[in-house]
Amino acid sequence: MDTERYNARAAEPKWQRIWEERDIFRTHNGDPRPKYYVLEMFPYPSGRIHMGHVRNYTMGDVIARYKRARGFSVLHPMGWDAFGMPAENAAWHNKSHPADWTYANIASMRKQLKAIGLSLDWSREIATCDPSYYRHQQRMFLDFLAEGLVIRKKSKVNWDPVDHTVLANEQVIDGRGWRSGTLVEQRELTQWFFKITAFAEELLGALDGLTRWPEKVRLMQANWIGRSEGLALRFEIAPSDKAVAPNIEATEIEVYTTRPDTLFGARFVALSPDHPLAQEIARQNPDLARFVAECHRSGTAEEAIETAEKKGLDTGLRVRHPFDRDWWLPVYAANFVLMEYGTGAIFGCPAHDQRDLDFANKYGLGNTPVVCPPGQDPALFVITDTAYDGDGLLINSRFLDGLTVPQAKEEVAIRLEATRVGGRPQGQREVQFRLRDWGISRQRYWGCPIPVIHCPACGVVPVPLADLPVELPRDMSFDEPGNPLARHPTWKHVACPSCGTKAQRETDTMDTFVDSSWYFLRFTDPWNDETPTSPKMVTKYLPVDQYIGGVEHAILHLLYARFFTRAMQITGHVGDLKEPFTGLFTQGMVVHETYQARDGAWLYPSEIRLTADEAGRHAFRLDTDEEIAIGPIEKMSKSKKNTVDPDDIVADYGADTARWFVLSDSPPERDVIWTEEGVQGAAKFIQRVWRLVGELAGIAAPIGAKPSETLSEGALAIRRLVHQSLIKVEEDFERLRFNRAVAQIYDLANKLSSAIGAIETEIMGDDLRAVFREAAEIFVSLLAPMMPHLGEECWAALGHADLVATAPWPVADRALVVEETITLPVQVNGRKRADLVIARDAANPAIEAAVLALDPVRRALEGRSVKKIIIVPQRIVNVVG
RNA sequence: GCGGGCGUGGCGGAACAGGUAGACGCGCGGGUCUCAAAAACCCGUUUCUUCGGAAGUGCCGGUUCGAUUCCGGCCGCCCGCACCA
Repeated sequence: MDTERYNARAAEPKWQRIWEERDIFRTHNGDPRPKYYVLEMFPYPSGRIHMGHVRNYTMGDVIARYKRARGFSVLHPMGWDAFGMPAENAAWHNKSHPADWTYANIASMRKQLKAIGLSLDWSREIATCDPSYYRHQQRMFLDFLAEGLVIRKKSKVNWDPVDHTVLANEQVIDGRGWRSGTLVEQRELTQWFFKITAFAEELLGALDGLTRWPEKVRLMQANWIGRSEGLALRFEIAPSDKAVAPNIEATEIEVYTTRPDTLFGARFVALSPDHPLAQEIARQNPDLARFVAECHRSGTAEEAIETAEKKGLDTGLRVRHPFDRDWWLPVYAANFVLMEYGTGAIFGCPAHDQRDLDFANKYGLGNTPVVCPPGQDPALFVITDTAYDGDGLLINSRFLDGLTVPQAKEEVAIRLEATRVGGRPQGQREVQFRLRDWGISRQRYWGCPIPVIHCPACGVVPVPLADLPVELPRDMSFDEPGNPLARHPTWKHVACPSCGTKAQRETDTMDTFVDSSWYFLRFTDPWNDETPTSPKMVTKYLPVDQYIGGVEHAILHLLYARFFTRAMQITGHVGDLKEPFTGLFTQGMVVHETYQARDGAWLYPSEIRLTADEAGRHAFRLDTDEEIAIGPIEKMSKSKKNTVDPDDIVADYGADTARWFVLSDSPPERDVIWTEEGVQGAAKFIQRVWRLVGELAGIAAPIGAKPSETLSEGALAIRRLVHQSLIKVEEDFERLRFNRAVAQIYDLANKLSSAIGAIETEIMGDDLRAVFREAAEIFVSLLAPMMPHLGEECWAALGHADLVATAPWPVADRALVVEETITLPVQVNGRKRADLVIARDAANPAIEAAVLALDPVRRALEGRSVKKIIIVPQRIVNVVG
């Protein structure tokens, strides 16, 4: 009978409307209950949601609903990471305005998200492109500026020639722009930088405290920050070198090394082509000038990355070895020395560094081994083309001979710190970081304007607070490449706020990662017009208890947000908050198999018919019926057409089916494979739940009935399995193991069906009816966070007038699950042979006797004598024969 | 090159803390119902087997009464970083 079927298409909008009307997902800032902040990384408003969004937001929603049922004041907000290139590209292609495009996309995506049935507090919705948001960001920029946390400096930057903008180091992946995918070039530009390096030590140290973050993400951040301990030391330039390059002012070269122990293995000193000294000499030495220019050319392009051949040129300079006044080392300019790290100069020890060895071998500089591997005869130890970077004892190193590597490092540091040259120690222990400052200037229109004015007389002048926000002009044209803001006829021309003369606005906008570095703070009080945050509300809600998003943000967004929290603490915006996210979960992708026709064209899953037999699965084109090869399973992408539109799934099966499916099958941190069969399985289960709850409603006692203390063994068994499931699902929700919760609920459904089948309903007593009442309510409560619409429909079918979304979580009876008799598996020599049903508190001698009386045990022993019986209480018995 | 992770049926995956390997789902096979189909329900589904059992969690070895789990060494796949001195 069709009327018996659960109709998601009718039920889902109905419950969504009721939730909205009753406004049950609004979080009240005055709520005295303990808070729980669950947040999913907010989306970029591209126009349509995809299955990855559905998976991400469903996980967060399960937690939000579960925690709400457990009595927390749950903050679960949503917003839009709304600035960025695609809006400008769309403007270019469709002649639409980025703002119109973005707000239209937000409207359609909001509608899609609502159709998923997410329990979000929409009253806190924010869009980063809204002046009511970015005005606060501009204010914060000025606060940072006043504190020296943002600086302007000339520097080599990554230039994306396709997007016509600068990229941060974190946004360059394999030498390519993270969005455009083209090779980036190096350019010298004056840019704004956030001083993230000022927090390098702290950002690294605090990673240890983030115990609810994936180990992988913590490691990635630690590697990115890249702390190393070493020694900065100065080499004196030979005076005679004035002849080589007569106008050199420098008298010494400072290098940084983590291996001061190998100083006696030094064969050369090398400068980065960008080193000021190299540049200076190049001005007087045409050969070197040519070499530096060559390095610059290849430094930007792929050859540098792919060939990585060591090249250098002797500058003619000579420097004195720090421990030997008569030992002179040649100074090269070398392409493999980076100006950005350390001092831009190194000393080369070919025997113990592969790069130095390659270089030395190419230019005939030789090598001296100074660390001898354990067990090697020092006299026979030679290095040819593989450097030795392991431990050992020092050799060929005068006063260091016989020391271990750490001892030698220490000894060199002590000696060079004690040696004073030109009034300073010759060497100094130093900690270096790989992390660079965060360049945030972008030559784009659709971003947050940087609120400063360049005055020919006063220099950089902050925009007065009263003049904020600096709003983006609306009248724009996007028909030329480059920064549209810079071309706007009037916008940038302003009077200097300080002296009144003609000045120009900064036309660069901020990196969009700035927008997402503090949005989670804004959610706590988005109504505040005065200040970016209300520190009281930040203190109330932060840190975020559970943050969920893709691992692709492991470094970029998550590191920036951690930096912002610290910087905002200094500017007084976040109270004493240190870390923004205590719990982090990085979920896997939604992947799908691909279908490619013989002519190479990709086909959508909706253009395919699937069959299966014992030989395997087959795919056929719907239009021609031609058989198609099933291709590899890959991340859903438009180019491979292996996408499934959430809207179609919601229309065909309902949101609960999509939610249930993305939570089932795969552990949440791994990729989930979207399959049509799996979706149908989920849809079938929903019908099964509906039938099962219908049956339970028919036999259950009225609302409020409680099982009595004296239940029959059969009734007790049902209660027991229900409470066991409850305990397991609780654990699974707490640990975000949604796939296990799903399996548990399937299992409970199976067991409840069998239980109903096993009893004769017409002679059922009140006790059993009360047990089924409890069972039904717990069953529905367990599945409701995952399938909230079905949950409501079932809850109503059980006679409730209120909502399961606001019902308290059932209380597990932990004493109940302890049984009086237990089933012990019995092993003989480690292999299971039998089960022993025995009293829970049976003494060991009784167990031993019972075990030896078992037929299968005697058979397995084959007459051997029993050497030993191991009894693990309430777990297992092992007979050793 | 450096760092990290993962290898379990036809497939996705379970297995708390060293204690019954394969829960649960998908697929497949068989059956019930039906004129038929769909839906639903029931049974089976690691491999081999003389039906007693035997082998089995990438491979080799170790520790243990007992190892998917711990240790050592290989093989394969995936991810991150990459001339960082």
